[in-house]
Amino acid sequence: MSLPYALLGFLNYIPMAGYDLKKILNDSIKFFWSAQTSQIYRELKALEHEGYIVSEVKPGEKGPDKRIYSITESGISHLKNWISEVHTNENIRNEFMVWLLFSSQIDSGELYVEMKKKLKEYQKEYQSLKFVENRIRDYLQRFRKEGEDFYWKIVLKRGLYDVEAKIKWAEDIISSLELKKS
Amino acid sequence: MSLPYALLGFLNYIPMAGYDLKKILNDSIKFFWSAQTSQIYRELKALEHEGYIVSEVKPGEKGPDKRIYSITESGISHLKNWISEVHTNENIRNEFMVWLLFSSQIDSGELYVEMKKKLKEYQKEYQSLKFVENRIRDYLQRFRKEGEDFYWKIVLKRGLYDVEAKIKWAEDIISSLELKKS
DNA sequence: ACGACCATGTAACATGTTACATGATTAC
DNA sequence: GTAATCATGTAACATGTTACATGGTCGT
Repeated sequence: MSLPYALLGFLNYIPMAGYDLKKILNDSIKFFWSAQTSQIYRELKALEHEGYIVSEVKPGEKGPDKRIYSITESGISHLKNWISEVHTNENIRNEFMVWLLFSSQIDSGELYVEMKKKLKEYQKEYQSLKFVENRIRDYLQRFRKEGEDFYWKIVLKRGLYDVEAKIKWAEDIISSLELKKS
Repeated sequence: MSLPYALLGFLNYIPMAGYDLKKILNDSIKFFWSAQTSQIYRELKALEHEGYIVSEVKPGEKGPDKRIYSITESGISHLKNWISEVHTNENIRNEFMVWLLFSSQIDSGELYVEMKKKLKEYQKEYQSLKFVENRIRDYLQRFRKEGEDFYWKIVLKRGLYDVEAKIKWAEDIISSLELKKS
């Protein structure tokens, strides 16, 4: 699993609350790893139980209280230990492809509409990644981790290449469906 | 979840055993949806419990007995019902990207080696997809589903575009690491 | 007034992974 | 003889999703 290590990785930048972690995940690697808030809170509890992080409740300046988590020495070495092993798993669960495979019963007009929607979705994703690029620059400055720029860049590049492939694919399918019609 | 529908989809082609289903998954959409045999057997049991499939044990001609599953009328309508709704989920769990993001502590020589390995892996995947193309032609003929050719083709095309993007990315990173060194 | 955002969580359920058990046949 | 393939499963555990609960603040 990567979630606990992603959380430790971010907490190693700076202490923060579960809510902030959820946001930073969304603002950065949600294309590669996403999690529900409920899962994040559960993981944080587990990590604290293991002694990898500690928490303290801070009264909210505006709004509710926050439970701020900080990484411990033990957490840092646990994280470093995980990083020192190579993790190369790339897992895909593409329900859309399974659906497409068996979708011969739906009519090609409906498929056309769906592919148009998908293309828009992919284009939005592309825009979103471009924004991520800027947000990450901000984060790295704020956390004084400018040296890690390189790693963020290669991950982002992968995101961009992936989305570009999806866009090209959707465009291809759309034009082949248009040929079919005429 | 897609697994039960993928199983129903294949059993809608022709009755077969859990072992065969595992093979056909590997030979076709493993790049988009994979499953352990233990999970397949569990799902089959559940599907039979729901009445979507029925099974019968056939003595193995050579080797062990086989439990052959066939889709029922109820199963067919369950599958068609699922297909009639659009399923557009594309889920990624890319541990490799999480690892890369926080991998600044490992040295760039090691990263270089890993990226070379990855490139080879992606190239193998590309070859494997090319084989899938042929195997699928065989399957469709055997199951007399030549009309579904189009849907298989678009799914395969997506697989190819995705792998091409990965290869391009790996090559990029490798050459930027080479520049760094010199 | 009303929805969006802030903030933390619990409980139940669904899905996926790992380890293990069994035993025959085929290929080298 | 030994590894690979055929074939089916159980049990325990890990991870992910969905639904729900609570209650304050901010903008329009």
